[in-house]
Amino acid sequence: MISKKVIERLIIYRSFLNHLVENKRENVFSHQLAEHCGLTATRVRRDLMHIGFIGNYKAGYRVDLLIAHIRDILEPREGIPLALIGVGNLGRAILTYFSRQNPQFRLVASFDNDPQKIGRVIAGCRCHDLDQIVPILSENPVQTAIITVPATAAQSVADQLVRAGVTGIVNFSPVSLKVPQHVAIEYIDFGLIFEKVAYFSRKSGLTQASDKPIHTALNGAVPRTEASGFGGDHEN
Amino acid sequence: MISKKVIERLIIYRSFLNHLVENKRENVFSHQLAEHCGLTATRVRRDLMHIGFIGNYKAGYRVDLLIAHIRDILEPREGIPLALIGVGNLGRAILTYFSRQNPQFRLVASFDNDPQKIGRVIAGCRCHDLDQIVPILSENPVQTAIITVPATAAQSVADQLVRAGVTGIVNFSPVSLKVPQHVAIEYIDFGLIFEKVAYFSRKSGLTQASDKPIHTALNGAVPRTEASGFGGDHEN
DNA sequence: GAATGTGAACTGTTTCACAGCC
DNA sequence: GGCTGTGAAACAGTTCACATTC
Repeated sequence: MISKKVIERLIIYRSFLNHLVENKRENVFSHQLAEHCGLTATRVRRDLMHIGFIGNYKAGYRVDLLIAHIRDILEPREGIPLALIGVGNLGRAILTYFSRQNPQFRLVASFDNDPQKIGRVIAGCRCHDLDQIVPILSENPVQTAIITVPATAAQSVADQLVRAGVTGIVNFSPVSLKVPQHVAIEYIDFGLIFEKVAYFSRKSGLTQASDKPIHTALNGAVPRTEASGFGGDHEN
Repeated sequence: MISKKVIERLIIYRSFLNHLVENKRENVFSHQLAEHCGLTATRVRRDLMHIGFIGNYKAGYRVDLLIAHIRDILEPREGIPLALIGVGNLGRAILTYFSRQNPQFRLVASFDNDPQKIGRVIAGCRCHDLDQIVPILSENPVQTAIITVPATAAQSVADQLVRAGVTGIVNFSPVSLKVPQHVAIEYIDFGLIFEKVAYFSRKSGLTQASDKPIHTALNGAVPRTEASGFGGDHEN
Protein backbone atom coordinates (compact mmCIF):
# COMPACT_ATOMS: atom_id res chain seq x y z
CA MET A 1 0.00 0.00 0.00
CA ILE A 2 1.30 3.39 -1.01
CA SER A 3 1.14 6.05 1.68
CA LYS A 4 -0.75 9.29 1.40
CA LYS A 5 2.38 11.35 1.22
CA VAL A 6 3.83 9.35 -1.61
CA ILE A 7 0.57 9.64 -3.55
CA GLU A 8 0.63 13.38 -3.05
CA ARG A 9 4.13 13.61 -4.40
CA LEU A 10 3.37 11.36 -7.36
CA ILE A 11 0.67 13.79 -8.37
CA ILE A 12 3.14 16.62 -8.04
CA TYR A 13 5.78 14.78 -10.03
CA ARG A 14 3.31 14.05 -12.78
CA SER A 15 2.41 17.68 -13.07
CA PHE A 16 6.02 18.63 -13.65
CA LEU A 17 6.59 15.67 -15.94
CA ASN A 18 3.72 16.78 -18.15
CA HIS A 19 5.42 20.11 -18.29
CA LEU A 20 8.58 18.43 -19.48
CA VAL A 21 6.75 16.51 -22.16
CA GLU A 22 5.44 19.76 -23.58
CA ASN A 23 8.98 20.98 -23.77
CA LYS A 24 10.02 17.80 -25.53
CA ARG A 25 12.28 16.73 -22.71
CA GLU A 26 12.78 12.97 -22.69
CA ASN A 27 14.75 12.41 -19.54
CA VAL A 28 14.95 13.95 -16.10
CA PHE A 29 17.29 13.60 -13.15
CA SER A 30 16.10 13.13 -9.62
CA HIS A 31 17.64 16.42 -8.55
CA GLN A 32 15.73 18.27 -11.26
CA LEU A 33 12.46 16.77 -10.18
CA ALA A 34 13.38 17.62 -6.61
CA GLU A 35 14.31 21.19 -7.42
CA HIS A 36 11.03 21.84 -9.14
CA CYS A 37 8.85 20.13 -6.61
CA GLY A 38 10.56 21.61 -3.58
CA LEU A 39 11.98 18.33 -2.34
CA THR A 40 15.33 16.62 -1.94
CA ALA A 41 16.76 14.37 -4.62
CA THR A 42 16.97 11.50 -2.17
CA ARG A 43 13.32 11.71 -1.41
CA VAL A 44 12.46 11.65 -5.08
CA ARG A 45 14.61 8.58 -5.66
CA ARG A 46 13.07 6.89 -2.63
CA ASP A 47 9.60 7.53 -3.96
CA LEU A 48 10.44 6.16 -7.39
CA MET A 49 12.13 3.18 -5.82
CA HIS A 50 9.04 2.72 -3.70
CA ILE A 51 6.76 2.47 -6.71
CA GLY A 52 9.25 0.23 -8.45
CA PHE A 53 10.33 2.62 -11.13
CA ILE A 54 13.86 2.13 -12.35
CA GLY A 55 16.06 4.86 -13.72
CA ASN A 56 19.21 4.91 -15.71
CA TYR A 57 22.59 5.61 -14.21
CA LYS A 58 23.53 7.82 -17.05
CA ALA A 59 20.36 9.51 -18.21
CA GLY A 60 18.18 9.60 -15.13
CA TYR A 61 14.50 8.75 -15.63
CA ARG A 62 12.54 8.45 -18.87
CA VAL A 63 9.80 11.06 -18.66
CA ASP A 64 7.20 9.20 -20.71
CA LEU A 65 7.68 5.92 -18.90
CA LEU A 66 7.48 7.59 -15.53
CA ILE A 67 4.27 9.37 -16.46
CA ALA A 68 2.79 6.07 -17.61
CA HIS A 69 3.93 4.37 -14.44
CA ILE A 70 2.34 7.04 -12.26
CA ARG A 71 -0.80 6.92 -14.35
CA ASP A 72 -1.03 3.19 -13.76
CA ILE A 73 -0.95 3.81 -10.05
CA LEU A 74 -3.43 6.67 -9.98
CA GLU A 75 -5.63 5.09 -12.66
CA PRO A 76 -7.17 8.30 -13.86
CA ARG A 77 -9.14 6.67 -16.67
CA GLU A 78 -11.05 9.20 -18.68
CA GLY A 79 -12.35 11.12 -15.70
CA ILE A 80 -12.74 10.69 -11.98
CA PRO A 81 -16.44 10.99 -11.14
CA LEU A 82 -17.24 13.36 -8.29
CA ALA A 83 -20.30 14.73 -6.54
CA LEU A 84 -20.54 18.11 -4.87
CA ILE A 85 -22.82 18.77 -1.93
CA GLY A 86 -23.51 22.40 -1.15
CA VAL A 87 -23.66 24.96 -3.95
CA GLY A 88 -22.82 28.06 -1.92
CA ASN A 89 -19.98 30.41 -2.73
CA LEU A 90 -17.28 27.85 -2.24
CA GLY A 91 -19.28 25.16 -3.99
CA ARG A 92 -19.75 27.40 -7.00
CA ALA A 93 -16.05 28.24 -7.08
CA ILE A 94 -15.33 24.53 -7.19
CA LEU A 95 -17.92 23.92 -9.88
CA THR A 96 -16.34 26.63 -11.98
CA TYR A 97 -12.96 25.08 -11.43
CA PHE A 98 -14.24 21.85 -12.88
CA SER A 99 -16.15 23.31 -15.75
CA ARG A 100 -13.11 25.17 -17.00
CA GLN A 101 -10.38 22.81 -16.13
CA ASN A 102 -9.16 19.35 -15.95
CA PRO A 103 -11.10 16.79 -17.89
CA GLN A 104 -9.41 14.59 -15.35
CA PHE A 105 -12.47 15.04 -13.15
CA ARG A 106 -16.09 14.61 -14.08
CA LEU A 107 -18.72 16.25 -11.92
CA VAL A 108 -21.65 13.90 -11.91
CA ALA A 109 -24.11 15.81 -9.77
CA SER A 110 -24.43 18.66 -7.30
CA PHE A 111 -26.86 19.03 -4.42
CA ASP A 112 -28.28 21.83 -2.34
CA ASN A 113 -31.34 22.48 -0.22
CA ASP A 114 -32.06 25.94 -1.64
CA PRO A 115 -35.23 25.78 -3.77
CA GLN A 116 -33.80 28.57 -5.91
CA LYS A 117 -30.99 26.29 -6.96
CA ILE A 118 -32.64 22.91 -7.17
CA GLY A 119 -33.31 21.91 -10.73
CA ARG A 120 -31.10 24.57 -12.24
CA VAL A 121 -27.86 23.91 -14.06
CA ILE A 122 -25.14 25.81 -12.25
CA ALA A 123 -21.69 26.07 -13.80
CA GLY A 124 -22.44 23.18 -16.07
CA CYS A 125 -23.78 20.84 -13.44
CA ARG A 126 -27.40 20.12 -12.55
CA CYS A 127 -28.29 20.85 -8.95
CA HIS A 128 -30.49 18.36 -7.15
CA ASP A 129 -32.34 18.35 -3.87
CA LEU A 130 -30.25 17.39 -0.87
CA ASP A 131 -32.73 14.65 -0.03
CA GLN A 132 -32.06 12.99 -3.34
CA ILE A 133 -28.44 12.07 -2.64
CA VAL A 134 -29.08 8.39 -2.17
CA PRO A 135 -31.39 7.78 -5.12
CA ILE A 136 -29.42 9.91 -7.57
CA LEU A 137 -26.03 8.58 -6.61
CA SER A 138 -27.42 5.08 -6.81
CA GLU A 139 -28.18 5.64 -10.46
CA ASN A 140 -24.95 7.52 -11.11
CA PRO A 141 -22.48 5.89 -8.80
CA VAL A 142 -19.70 8.01 -7.40
CA GLN A 143 -16.95 7.01 -5.04
CA THR A 144 -15.75 10.46 -4.09
CA ALA A 145 -17.76 13.44 -2.87
CA ILE A 146 -17.02 17.01 -1.82
CA ILE A 147 -18.86 18.53 1.12
CA THR A 148 -19.26 22.31 1.12
CA VAL A 149 -22.35 22.66 3.26
CA PRO A 150 -22.50 24.55 6.57
CA ALA A 151 -21.13 22.77 9.60
CA THR A 152 -24.56 22.00 11.00
CA ALA A 153 -25.56 19.97 7.95
CA ALA A 154 -22.25 18.23 7.33
CA GLN A 155 -22.72 15.10 9.41
CA SER A 156 -26.13 14.32 7.99
CA VAL A 157 -24.83 14.83 4.46
CA ALA A 158 -21.91 12.55 5.20
CA ASP A 159 -24.27 9.88 6.48
CA GLN A 160 -26.29 10.03 3.29
CA LEU A 161 -23.17 9.89 1.17
CA VAL A 162 -21.99 6.79 2.95
CA ARG A 163 -25.39 5.23 2.46
CA ALA A 164 -25.10 6.06 -1.23
CA GLY A 165 -21.88 4.09 -1.42
CA VAL A 166 -19.35 6.91 -1.33
CA THR A 167 -15.95 5.78 -0.04
CA GLY A 168 -14.06 9.07 -0.06
CA ILE A 169 -14.98 12.53 1.17
CA VAL A 170 -13.33 15.92 0.95
CA ASN A 171 -14.86 17.89 3.77
CA PHE A 172 -14.65 21.68 3.66
CA SER A 173 -16.84 22.18 6.69
CA PRO A 174 -15.09 22.79 9.99
CA VAL A 175 -16.36 19.76 11.82
CA SER A 176 -15.01 16.33 12.45
CA LEU A 177 -17.19 13.75 10.70
CA LYS A 178 -17.99 10.28 11.88
CA VAL A 179 -17.78 7.85 9.02
CA PRO A 180 -17.18 4.12 8.74
CA GLN A 181 -13.59 3.02 8.73
CA HIS A 182 -13.48 2.18 5.07
CA VAL A 183 -14.28 5.74 4.07
CA ALA A 184 -11.27 7.96 3.37
CA ILE A 185 -11.74 11.51 4.49
CA GLU A 186 -9.76 14.68 4.02
CA TYR A 187 -10.44 17.86 5.94
CA ILE A 188 -9.96 21.31 4.46
CA ASP A 189 -10.87 23.84 7.09
CA PHE A 190 -10.03 27.32 5.80
CA GLY A 191 -10.25 28.94 9.19
CA LEU A 192 -7.89 26.39 10.64
CA ILE A 193 -5.42 26.75 7.80
CA PHE A 194 -5.39 30.53 7.91
CA GLU A 195 -4.93 30.60 11.63
CA LYS A 196 -2.19 28.01 11.49
CA VAL A 197 -0.21 29.91 8.88
CA ALA A 198 -0.83 33.15 10.75
CA TYR A 199 0.68 31.53 13.83
CA PHE A 200 3.84 30.55 12.00
CA SER A 201 3.94 33.90 10.22
CA ARG A 202 4.16 35.57 13.56
CA LYS A 203 6.82 33.20 14.78
CA SER A 204 8.84 33.66 11.63
CA GLY A 205 8.65 37.37 12.06
CA LEU A 206 10.13 37.11 15.51
CA THR A 207 12.59 34.32 15.17
CA GLN A 208 13.89 35.30 11.77
CA ALA A 209 16.51 32.83 10.62
CA SER A 210 15.50 30.44 13.30
CA ASP A 211 16.14 26.86 14.13
CA LYS A 212 14.66 25.09 11.20
CA PRO A 213 13.05 25.59 7.89
CA ILE A 214 9.52 26.47 8.69
CA HIS A 215 7.79 25.33 5.59
CA THR A 216 4.60 23.65 6.23
CA ALA A 217 4.42 22.55 2.63
CA LEU A 218 1.25 20.71 2.86
CA ASN A 219 0.97 19.55 -0.64
CA GLY A 220 3.96 20.85 -2.38
CA ALA A 221 3.15 21.51 -5.94
CA VAL A 222 4.34 22.27 -9.33
CA PRO A 223 3.65 24.10 -12.51
CA ARG A 224 0.58 22.28 -13.55
CA THR A 225 0.58 23.32 -17.10
CA GLU A 226 -3.01 23.24 -18.13
CA ALA A 227 -4.25 24.00 -14.70
CA SER A 228 -4.30 27.66 -14.11
CA GLY A 229 -4.76 28.26 -10.46
CA PHE A 230 -8.23 29.00 -9.87
CA GLY A 231 -9.13 31.97 -8.00
CA GLY A 232 -8.82 33.83 -11.19
CA ASP A 233 -11.60 33.45 -13.61
CA HIS A 234 -9.96 36.24 -15.50
CA GLU A 235 -6.77 36.35 -17.53
CA ASN A 236 -5.27 33.27 -19.03
CA MET B 1 8.68 25.60 19.16
CA ILE B 2 5.32 23.90 18.86
CA SER B 3 4.96 21.72 15.80
CA LYS B 4 2.50 22.30 13.04
CA LYS B 5 0.46 19.27 13.94
CA VAL B 6 0.05 20.28 17.53
CA ILE B 7 -1.02 23.78 16.48
CA GLU B 8 -3.62 22.24 14.19
CA ARG B 9 -5.02 20.15 16.97
CA LEU B 10 -5.06 23.05 19.42
CA ILE B 11 -7.27 24.90 16.99
CA ILE B 12 -9.52 21.89 16.76
CA TYR B 13 -9.65 21.48 20.52
CA ARG B 14 -10.53 25.12 20.95
CA SER B 15 -13.42 24.79 18.56
CA PHE B 16 -14.92 21.98 20.61
CA LEU B 17 -14.13 23.74 23.88
CA ASN B 18 -16.05 26.81 22.78
CA HIS B 19 -18.91 24.51 22.07
CA LEU B 20 -18.69 23.18 25.61
CA VAL B 21 -18.70 26.68 27.06
CA GLU B 22 -21.94 27.39 25.25
CA ASN B 23 -23.39 24.35 26.91
CA LYS B 24 -22.16 25.51 30.29
CA ARG B 25 -19.83 22.57 30.66
CA GLU B 26 -16.98 23.36 33.01
CA ASN B 27 -14.80 20.31 32.73
CA VAL B 28 -13.83 17.85 30.07
CA PHE B 29 -11.96 14.54 30.01
CA SER B 30 -9.26 13.75 27.52
CA HIS B 31 -11.28 10.92 26.04
CA GLN B 32 -14.20 13.26 25.42
CA LEU B 33 -12.02 15.74 23.61
CA ALA B 34 -10.53 12.85 21.70
CA GLU B 35 -13.89 11.42 20.77
CA HIS B 36 -15.12 14.69 19.40
CA CYS B 37 -11.99 15.62 17.55
CA GLY B 38 -11.39 12.19 16.09
CA LEU B 39 -8.23 11.45 18.03
CA THR B 40 -7.04 9.15 20.78
CA ALA B 41 -7.13 10.16 24.42
CA THR B 42 -3.40 9.63 24.73
CA ARG B 43 -2.70 12.02 21.95
CA VAL B 44 -4.86 14.67 23.55
CA ARG B 45 -3.09 14.27 26.87
CA ARG B 46 0.27 14.43 25.16
CA ASP B 47 -0.66 17.65 23.42
CA LEU B 48 -1.86 19.24 26.63
CA MET B 49 1.23 18.07 28.42
CA HIS B 50 3.28 19.50 25.57
CA ILE B 51 1.84 22.96 26.01
CA GLY B 52 2.17 22.66 29.76
CA PHE B 53 -1.49 22.47 30.64
CA ILE B 54 -2.28 20.54 33.76
CA GLY B 55 -5.48 18.67 34.39
CA ASN B 56 -7.11 17.20 37.40
CA TYR B 57 -7.09 13.53 38.25
CA LYS B 58 -10.70 13.56 39.16
CA ALA B 59 -12.37 16.13 36.97
CA GLY B 60 -10.23 16.20 33.85
CA TYR B 61 -9.49 19.63 32.37
CA ARG B 62 -11.05 22.98 33.16
CA VAL B 63 -12.64 24.17 29.94
CA ASP B 64 -12.22 27.91 30.52
CA LEU B 65 -8.60 27.63 31.58
CA LEU B 66 -7.75 25.45 28.64
CA ILE B 67 -9.35 27.88 26.21
CA ALA B 68 -7.36 30.71 27.77
CA HIS B 69 -4.20 28.67 27.60
CA ILE B 70 -4.69 27.89 23.92
CA ARG B 71 -5.55 31.51 23.24
CA ASP B 72 -2.28 32.57 24.81
CA ILE B 73 -0.45 30.32 22.42
CA LEU B 74 -2.32 31.29 19.29
CA GLU B 75 -2.49 34.96 20.33
CA PRO B 76 -5.54 35.76 18.28
CA ARG B 77 -5.82 39.35 19.61
CA GLU B 78 -8.82 41.09 18.21
CA GLY B 79 -8.29 39.89 14.67
CA ILE B 80 -5.60 38.35 12.55
CA PRO B 81 -4.89 40.68 9.63
CA LEU B 82 -4.88 39.01 6.22
CA ALA B 83 -4.53 40.02 2.59
CA LEU B 84 -6.10 38.22 -0.35
CA ILE B 85 -4.54 38.20 -3.79
CA GLY B 86 -6.82 37.16 -6.62
CA VAL B 87 -10.52 37.97 -6.47
CA GLY B 88 -11.77 35.23 -8.79
CA ASN B 89 -14.41 32.70 -7.84
CA LEU B 90 -12.41 31.15 -5.06
CA GLY B 91 -11.18 34.53 -3.86
CA ARG B 92 -14.73 35.78 -3.65
CA ALA B 93 -15.83 32.67 -1.79
CA ILE B 94 -13.09 33.32 0.73
CA LEU B 95 -14.02 36.99 1.04
CA THR B 96 -17.59 36.00 1.71
CA TYR B 97 -16.42 33.53 4.29
CA PHE B 98 -14.68 36.33 6.13
CA SER B 99 -17.41 38.86 5.84
CA ARG B 100 -19.90 36.45 7.38
CA GLN B 101 -17.78 34.64 9.83
CA ASN B 102 -15.08 34.82 12.31
CA PRO B 103 -14.21 38.23 13.60
CA GLN B 104 -11.10 36.30 14.41
CA PHE B 105 -9.73 37.37 11.02
CA ARG B 106 -9.58 40.84 9.57
CA LEU B 107 -9.23 41.19 5.82
CA VAL B 108 -7.09 44.23 5.29
CA ALA B 109 -6.97 44.38 1.51
CA SER B 110 -7.62 42.39 -1.63
CA PHE B 111 -5.86 42.61 -4.98
CA ASP B 112 -6.58 41.71 -8.57
CA ASN B 113 -5.45 42.77 -12.02
CA ASP B 114 -8.94 43.00 -13.52
CA PRO B 115 -9.80 46.68 -14.15
CA GLN B 116 -13.44 45.79 -13.57
CA LYS B 117 -12.63 44.88 -10.01
CA ILE B 118 -9.95 47.37 -9.08
CA GLY B 119 -11.30 50.14 -6.90
CA ARG B 120 -14.54 48.34 -6.10
CA VAL B 121 -15.50 47.01 -2.72
CA ILE B 122 -16.15 43.31 -3.10
CA ALA B 123 -17.68 41.36 -0.25
CA GLY B 124 -16.77 44.10 2.15
CA CYS B 125 -13.18 44.49 1.09
CA ARG B 126 -11.68 47.06 -1.25
CA CYS B 127 -9.92 45.59 -4.24
CA HIS B 128 -6.63 47.13 -5.29
CA ASP B 129 -4.39 46.82 -8.30
CA LEU B 130 -2.02 43.88 -8.21
CA ASP B 131 0.90 46.24 -8.73
CA GLN B 132 0.08 48.03 -5.51
CA ILE B 133 0.83 45.12 -3.20
CA VAL B 134 4.07 46.53 -1.86
CA PRO B 135 2.95 50.13 -1.27
CA ILE B 136 -0.43 49.23 0.18
CA LEU B 137 0.83 46.49 2.45
CA SER B 138 3.58 48.81 3.61
CA GLU B 139 0.96 51.17 4.93
CA ASN B 140 -1.27 48.41 6.26
CA PRO B 141 1.17 45.75 7.35
CA VAL B 142 0.08 42.15 7.11
CA GLN B 143 2.03 39.05 7.98
CA THR B 144 -0.20 36.51 6.30
CA ALA B 145 -1.54 36.47 2.75
CA ILE B 146 -3.73 34.20 0.67
CA ILE B 147 -2.89 33.57 -2.98
CA THR B 148 -5.78 32.66 -5.27
CA VAL B 149 -4.40 33.82 -8.59
CA PRO B 150 -3.81 31.56 -11.61
CA ALA B 151 -0.69 29.44 -11.54
CA THR B 152 1.14 31.61 -14.02
CA ALA B 153 0.94 34.65 -11.78
CA ALA B 154 1.54 32.96 -8.45
CA GLN B 155 5.32 33.21 -8.22
CA SER B 156 5.43 36.88 -9.09
CA VAL B 157 2.69 37.58 -6.55
CA ALA B 158 4.61 35.64 -3.93
CA ASP B 159 7.74 37.65 -4.67
CA GLN B 160 5.88 40.88 -4.17
CA LEU B 161 4.32 39.65 -0.96
CA VAL B 162 7.71 38.75 0.43
CA ARG B 163 8.99 42.16 -0.53
CA ALA B 164 6.03 43.67 1.30
CA GLY B 165 7.09 41.88 4.47
CA VAL B 166 4.65 38.96 4.43
CA THR B 167 5.96 35.98 6.41
CA GLY B 168 3.19 33.48 5.79
CA ILE B 169 1.38 32.42 2.64
CA VAL B 170 -1.58 30.16 1.95
CA ASN B 171 -1.18 29.20 -1.68
CA PHE B 172 -4.22 27.89 -3.53
CA SER B 173 -2.52 27.82 -6.89
CA PRO B 174 -1.13 24.47 -8.02
CA VAL B 175 2.49 25.49 -8.20
CA SER B 176 5.42 25.14 -5.89
CA LEU B 177 6.56 28.60 -4.83
CA LYS B 178 10.09 29.67 -4.09
CA VAL B 179 10.17 31.83 -0.99
CA PRO B 180 12.85 32.64 1.59
CA GLN B 181 13.19 30.21 4.43
CA HIS B 182 11.62 32.42 7.02
CA VAL B 183 8.33 32.46 5.11
CA ALA B 184 5.86 29.79 6.15
CA ILE B 185 3.88 28.41 3.28
CA GLU B 186 0.92 26.11 3.04
CA TYR B 187 -0.30 24.59 -0.20
CA ILE B 188 -3.94 23.90 -0.90
CA ASP B 189 -4.19 22.38 -4.34
CA PHE B 190 -7.78 21.32 -4.92
CA GLY B 191 -6.96 19.15 -7.89
CA LEU B 192 -4.33 17.31 -5.92
CA ILE B 193 -6.61 16.82 -2.94
CA PHE B 194 -9.51 15.53 -5.01
CA GLU B 195 -7.32 13.14 -6.90
CA LYS B 196 -5.70 11.90 -3.72
CA VAL B 197 -8.99 11.18 -2.03
CA ALA B 198 -10.32 9.62 -5.22
CA TYR B 199 -7.33 7.29 -5.18
CA PHE B 200 -8.03 6.15 -1.65
CA SER B 201 -11.75 5.96 -2.34
CA ARG B 202 -11.02 3.42 -5.01
CA LYS B 203 -8.66 1.50 -2.78
CA SER B 204 -11.12 1.49 0.09
CA GLY B 205 -13.80 0.17 -2.15
CA LEU B 206 -11.66 -2.74 -3.18
CA THR B 207 -9.68 -3.53 -0.08
CA GLN B 208 -12.42 -3.11 2.45
CA ALA B 209 -11.15 -3.70 5.94
CA SER B 210 -7.52 -3.78 4.98
CA ASP B 211 -4.19 -3.20 6.56
CA LYS B 212 -4.09 0.20 8.19
CA PRO B 213 -5.84 3.32 9.33
CA ILE B 214 -7.65 5.02 6.53
CA HIS B 215 -8.16 8.62 7.25
CA THR B 216 -6.10 11.07 5.41
CA ALA B 217 -7.06 13.87 7.72
CA LEU B 218 -5.06 16.49 6.08
CA ASN B 219 -5.88 19.20 8.44
CA GLY B 220 -7.15 17.83 11.48
CA ALA B 221 -9.76 15.88 12.98
CA VAL B 222 -10.17 12.31 12.13
CA PRO B 223 -12.99 10.13 13.09
CA ARG B 224 -11.00 7.28 14.20
CA THR B 225 -11.37 4.62 16.73
CA GLU B 226 -8.96 2.00 15.68
CA ALA B 227 -6.99 0.73 12.85
CA SER B 228 -8.83 0.94 9.63
CA GLY B 229 -8.14 1.12 6.02
CA PHE B 230 -5.22 2.65 4.30
CA GLY B 231 -1.66 3.45 4.40
CA GLY B 232 -1.02 6.00 6.91
CA ASP B 233 -2.18 9.46 7.52
CA HIS B 234 0.82 11.08 8.97
CA GLU B 235 1.90 14.60 8.65
CA ASN B 236 0.44 16.74 6.05
C1' DG C 1 32.43 12.23 -12.49
C1' DA C 2 27.78 12.25 -11.96
C1' DA C 3 24.05 9.67 -11.73
C1' DT C 4 21.00 5.90 -9.30
C1' DG C 5 19.74 2.50 -5.55
C1' DT C 6 19.63 1.51 -0.82
C1' DG C 7 21.04 -0.06 4.12
C1' DA C 8 21.49 2.48 8.19
C1' DA C 9 20.86 6.35 11.06
C1' DC C 10 18.05 9.89 12.45
C1' DT C 11 13.90 12.74 13.40
C1' DG C 12 9.26 13.42 14.51
C1' DT C 13 4.93 11.50 15.89
C1' DT C 14 1.94 8.17 17.88
C1' DT C 15 0.87 4.54 20.85
C1' DC C 16 1.70 1.40 24.78
C1' DA C 17 1.86 0.53 29.36
C1' DC C 18 1.86 1.72 33.74
C1' DA C 19 2.68 4.61 37.98
C1' DG C 20 0.19 7.93 40.70
C1' DC C 21 -4.06 10.16 42.22
C1' DC C 22 -8.69 10.68 43.86
C1' DG D 1 -12.56 2.17 39.04
C1' DG D 2 -11.42 5.74 35.97
C1' DC D 3 -8.75 9.51 35.38
C1' DT D 4 -4.07 12.08 34.35
C1' DG D 5 0.97 12.24 33.34
C1' DT D 6 4.79 10.19 31.22
C1' DG D 7 8.95 7.02 30.19
C1' DA D 8 9.68 3.74 26.80
C1' DA D 9 8.64 1.43 22.65
C1' DA D 10 6.92 1.47 18.08
C1' DC D 11 6.31 3.45 13.83
C1' DA D 12 6.56 6.51 9.71
C1' DG D 13 9.09 9.47 7.08
C1' DT D 14 13.38 11.66 5.88
C1' DT D 15 18.13 12.09 5.27
C1' DC D 16 22.93 10.34 5.25
C1' DA D 17 26.44 7.97 3.27
C1' DC D 18 28.18 5.07 0.21
C1' DA D 19 28.42 1.11 -3.01
C1' DT D 20 27.27 0.68 -7.78
C1' DT D 21 26.76 1.74 -12.64
C1' DC D 22 27.57 3.98 -16.85
